[in-house]
Amino acid sequence: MERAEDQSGKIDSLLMMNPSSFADQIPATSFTLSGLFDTPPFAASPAPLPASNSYDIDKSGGGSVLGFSDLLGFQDYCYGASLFDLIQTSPPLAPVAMAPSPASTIHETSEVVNGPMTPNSSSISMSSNEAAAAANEEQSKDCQDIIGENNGQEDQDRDKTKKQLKPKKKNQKKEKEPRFAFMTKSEVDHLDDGYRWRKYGQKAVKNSPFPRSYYRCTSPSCAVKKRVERSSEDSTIVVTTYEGQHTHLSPVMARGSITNSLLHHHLETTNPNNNNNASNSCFVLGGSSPAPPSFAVPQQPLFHHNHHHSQSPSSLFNNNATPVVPSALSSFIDNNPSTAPSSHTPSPSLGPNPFFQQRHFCPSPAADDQHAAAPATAGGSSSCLMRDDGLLQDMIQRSDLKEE
DNA sequence: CGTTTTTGACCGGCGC
DNA sequence: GCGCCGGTCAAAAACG
Ligand SMILES: [Zn+2]
Repeated sequence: MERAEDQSGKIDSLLMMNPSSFADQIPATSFTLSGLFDTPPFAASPAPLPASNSYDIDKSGGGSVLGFSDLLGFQDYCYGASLFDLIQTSPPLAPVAMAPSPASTIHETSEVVNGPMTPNSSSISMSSNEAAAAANEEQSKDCQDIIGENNGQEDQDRDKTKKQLKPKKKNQKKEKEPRFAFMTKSEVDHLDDGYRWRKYGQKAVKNSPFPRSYYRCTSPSCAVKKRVERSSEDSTIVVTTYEGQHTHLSPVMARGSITNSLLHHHLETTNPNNNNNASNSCFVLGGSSPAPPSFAVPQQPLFHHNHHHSQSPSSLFNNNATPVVPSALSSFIDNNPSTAPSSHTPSPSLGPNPFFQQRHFCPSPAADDQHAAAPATAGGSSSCLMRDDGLLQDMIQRSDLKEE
């Protein structure tokens, strides 16, 4: 709820810093985000639905928030092709990654994600697997969890009646649901993804001065959890890890949801539009096409919707800029050095890029580690930008999902 | 008044 | 078996 008031302030300031420039260009550089997707084979769509919140946006920092949702969304969608297309489509906006071929994407996503990309984007690589290890230095967060692939959605319910004890099944440990981590550059720790979250805990992070907050989706039957923490070094970077999938659309979504397929089409279509109005673009990443087992999405309805309120003072940013990088993308990017200027990135100081105001997201497949989020600093591997305006929205209704 | 945040305690897993 | 640690619960407080 509070949304971003505080944040907004901060963000604003960022925005203020360079209003004009980034809007126009948003070079990948500026956005550098690193994403990681380790996703294992089955976990395709951990991410919930994206939704952008109109209201928050207004607040100010909100704009950036939008990106989040998208991010999430795009995971679900995960269609490499689309992504690419999108990106390509909107050259102006996203110079960054362009992926030549979707198919490759997929592969890359799954496997490549970790290794190959590393070169350019340190962050990604780090994050993924090694990241954990490497993490030590930085923050490391922890590596205990694991990732899970497959989907396990359901089980979580365990009864919590009892408190922390989990009476029920001991055999099955907890299933691991797919987790995705995003690194965002913003002073605000809580991004709005269009869903309502209730904070249920906060713990100090071992190596960081900053605490980690635990949030849970407030929807009745939805068990999606979100974990937010700040990089120990860069307070500007926030790592958000999502766990599970939403069983419902975002509250905010009044109307806009997109399905995978649609997404593709829309995206493409949309892009053109974007030019003028600034529509939003979504990136989907990670997933690859359905065919490949690796990323197949179990069937989740993905809804994506963005609301666009065009209003924000710095509408430019808000509307436009939302950089996100899916793992897939990242891989691509890495692959294409030319396109992706990634190298630079993240420096702790932001100084270099005026644009940093936007946020960088680094989606990571939490798979291996939760903390996938490596220190952003490391290097953003790739960056992409997304815009959201609402054009994409489609309405799709799927009631599918059933997980949980 | 309902909802969310805050916060300390507690649990279960892991390493030693 | 003990301690560390991340994660969660729940009671009370804070908000609106
Ligand atoms: Zn939910």
